[in-house]
Amino acid sequence: MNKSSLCPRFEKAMSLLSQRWTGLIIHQLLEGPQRFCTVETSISISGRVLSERLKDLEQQGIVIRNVYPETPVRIEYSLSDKGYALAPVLHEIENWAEHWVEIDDTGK
Amino acid sequence: MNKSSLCPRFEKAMSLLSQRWTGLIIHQLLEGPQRFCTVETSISISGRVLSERLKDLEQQGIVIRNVYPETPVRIEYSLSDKGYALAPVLHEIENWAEHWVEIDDTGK
DNA sequence: TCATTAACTTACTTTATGTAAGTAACTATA
DNA sequence: TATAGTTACTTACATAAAGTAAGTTAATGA
Repeated sequence: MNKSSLCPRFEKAMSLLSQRWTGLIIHQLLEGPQRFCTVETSISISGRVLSERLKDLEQQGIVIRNVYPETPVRIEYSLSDKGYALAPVLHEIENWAEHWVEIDDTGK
Repeated sequence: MNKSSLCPRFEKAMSLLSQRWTGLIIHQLLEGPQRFCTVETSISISGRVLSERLKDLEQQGIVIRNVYPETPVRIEYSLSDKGYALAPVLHEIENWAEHWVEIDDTGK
């Protein structure tokens, strides 16, 4: 009654990457470690969801959370090796977008 | 107040690909033209959403809808060039999944 | 006329996301 | 000592997206 041939690893990867914001968060962190508010404003995600996503991604070993007990406390999020390994995926998307995506002025 | 550097084409591509099911639908159609019910059962998506997605993808020139007036009518969905151009993206995801995704027995 | 089949729609429920205000922990300033 | 500022979150509530299941349409064969 369920799907036939789908590789469960691939399926899991897809369900991760097809969550809203996940790809953009990783793309953002590819530029280097960043704090919560930086990511929040650079991709205009809501704090509620960003918090949720970072927790997920940390739990899956894709994102690493570093705490610097300065004043006020500084927390930086960065990518693990597993996270950096997603760079080719993002680059292929960029590549496709360059070649095939048109921008319509009618807003989004 | 909005994001800074995000390329609008990339952003559009991401908002497409980070919709639930979109990636799996395209992955499925990479195997060749298929009818509605085939896609529906092979990725276990609800008909309501599949119908919605196929309409979207058709409108964006990624999917092509072909009608064969047989009995009962046969409708096949296939990928356009723009759609096939997404193959490298899906392959990179498969590649990443093979190397980095572990399957936990605790269900999904 | 009734049943069958595929491709959708529609109505309704559940889940995910957005918005905005609130909290915790710390420090600099009055 | 009290007040306000800073960052990283939470919480409560509203809206949007997705799931479920039943219904519709169109063509044909029994």
